[in-house]
Amino acid sequence: MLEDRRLAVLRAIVEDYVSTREPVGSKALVERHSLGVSSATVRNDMAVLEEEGYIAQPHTSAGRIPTDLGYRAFVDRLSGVKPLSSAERRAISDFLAGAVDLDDVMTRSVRLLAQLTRQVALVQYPSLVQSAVLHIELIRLSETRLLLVLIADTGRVEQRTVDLPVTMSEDDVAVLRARLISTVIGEKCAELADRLAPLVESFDENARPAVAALVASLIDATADTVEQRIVLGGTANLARYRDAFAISLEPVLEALEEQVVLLRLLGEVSGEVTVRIGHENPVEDLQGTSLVATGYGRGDAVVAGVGVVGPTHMDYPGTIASVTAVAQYLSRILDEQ
Amino acid sequence: MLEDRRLAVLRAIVEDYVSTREPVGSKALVERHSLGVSSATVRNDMAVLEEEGYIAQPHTSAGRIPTDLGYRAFVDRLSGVKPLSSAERRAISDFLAGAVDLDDVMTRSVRLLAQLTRQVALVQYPSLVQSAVLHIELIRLSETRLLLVLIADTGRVEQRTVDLPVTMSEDDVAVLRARLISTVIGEKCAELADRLAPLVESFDENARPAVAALVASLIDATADTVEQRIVLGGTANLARYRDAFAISLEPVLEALEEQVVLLRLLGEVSGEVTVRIGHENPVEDLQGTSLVATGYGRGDAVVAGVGVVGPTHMDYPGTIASVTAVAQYLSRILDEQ
DNA sequence: CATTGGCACTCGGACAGCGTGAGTGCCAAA
DNA sequence: TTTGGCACTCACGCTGTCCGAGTGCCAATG
Repeated sequence: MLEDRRLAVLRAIVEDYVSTREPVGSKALVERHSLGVSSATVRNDMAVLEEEGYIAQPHTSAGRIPTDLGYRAFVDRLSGVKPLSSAERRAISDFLAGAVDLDDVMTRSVRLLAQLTRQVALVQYPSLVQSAVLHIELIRLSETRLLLVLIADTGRVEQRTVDLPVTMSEDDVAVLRARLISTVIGEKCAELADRLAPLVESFDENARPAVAALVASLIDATADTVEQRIVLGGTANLARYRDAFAISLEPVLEALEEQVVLLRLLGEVSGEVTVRIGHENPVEDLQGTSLVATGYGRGDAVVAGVGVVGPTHMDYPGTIASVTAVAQYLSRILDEQ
Repeated sequence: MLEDRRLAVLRAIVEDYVSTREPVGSKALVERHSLGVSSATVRNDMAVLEEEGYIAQPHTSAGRIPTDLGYRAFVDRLSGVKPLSSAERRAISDFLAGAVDLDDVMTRSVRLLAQLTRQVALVQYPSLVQSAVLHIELIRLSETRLLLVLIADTGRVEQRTVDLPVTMSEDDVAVLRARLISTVIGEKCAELADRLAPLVESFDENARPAVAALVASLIDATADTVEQRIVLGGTANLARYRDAFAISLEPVLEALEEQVVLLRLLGEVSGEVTVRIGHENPVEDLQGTSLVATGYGRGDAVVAGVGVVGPTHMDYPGTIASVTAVAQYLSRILDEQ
């Protein structure tokens, strides 16, 4: 009862603060929301909410703003799901339908998401580890150099040039190529190392070093830490919030340029939507921001993440809806491949 | 004589303003540079320089700052070449030596350049139009879908999925693949359209629509407007200059996210260094910034551009040196391929 | 006992007035 | 042509004042 009203007050504060970005006072609150009580009562509730750590005062004679804990409560218990407008849904499907290849899908998605949420968008390429090998190609660049091209069933194409320790003739390469193809096609990239070990052994002493070099390169290209790729878009949107970030946005932009950082952000997504608010964020420079992320994939396997980074006072319901929708469309595209 | 001193004054103003970023007055100028004349003389010179449009006053009773025209004169006539330190040269070669593939080279270059210049760096992938076909691969995804992979001698790998109007068997694909390979390997991408037209004709009525679809896709993938790719890095550096851009940096960031815009910037680079200062910039939103760009390539053929975008009050000699150096190393890497 | 109206209090932000100093333009003398 | 001198301008920083939004507390009320 009483508890309920306090939560209603918290919700109202969050909503007002998100839309106006100014500390909200008790009087303004009763005017803008029909809470059915006077401002004095709201003040009492606010005092309790502040005590409990949900809201804070920037200075004595100012209104309240939600704390990270306040947003957390809002996200967990107060915000309903906000469905996208049908116009938005159509925009998404139209936008993604025109893509010609995986690169294109990724680029378009990230732009789309940035545009929908007016924040910084992140889209991860489907993880190779979760993909199977669709094809593999060897191209002889010179006597001692090969170009290795790996094509995964998720549409990813990886390339490496390999310096060979010994020379290989066209015929040698053709043999190796055939053997390689019959060994790895259809296999999960994660299992390549196991599959390829016996292959190396089966070559005679002369050829073995070259094969080993090639295999090493192949394994390296599909290794967990290296193969991840994340594209970023909508950084211009950060500029609009410039004062929202404690000091300046330089550290934020810097952090977002680090692949390692992005991986930490999207690394542990699941099928559910993850929301990390302010200090909950694992990356120090991003503790003034919030992250909304989820996974996408084929069927029930999550193959990559997609998400948004924005100010803690973002429109959580709307952002969650957009991120979810884009993830769904991405999953659909992957299924069609 | 007199002319000479005025130019020396202009040079001093540019140098001081670039390093302090504050309007420079006559008195400070004679103190910091040994011009051999009094401040009053300098004031007279300044009045002339202002008259001629090389410098301006933000407000009465303030020092002068260079105008775009002033920077132009500085770049054209006053700044010597500033060689990189050997430490910088070594950093560049070390940094680029570790790259495993073209993507890696591009990513590393852009980071490197951003770091050297502390500005926003742009690096363009080698243009397909300027490349020759190294290999081409067809992979059958289903009865009516092919994955087309094009590998260029500059290291670029492009992929497209092609929806076929009719079904094709494994054998059909193998035949087509062989024909395609013998037709296009070693050819310039720019000439693909001409080479492929007769190929389509040579297939019989049944197969022709599928071949045509494939060829269309291939031509589209190598088309001038589509195939260009530019990577961007160091946007965090923009934040440090935030007040340097007339209003805010939002439009600048926005412009830099547009591939089309980046293409206009790097589109017409040559072997020489191009400097576009302020309003000389073809892109409206970037008329508060300067561009320093040049081309890189194999031998004397320019295959792509590389450059830097920063505030008009940048350190031109240093930036030009860094951009040139990175372009040289990129050319070298391309030559080695 | 939760709710309410009333009231005194606080404090940030906007505004105005003032002094300071860097920098200028001009002029007459060297 | 260069220079020293001088009057003038104006952004900037400092101070003091005022205003009002917003608070906390308290006594009254149903």
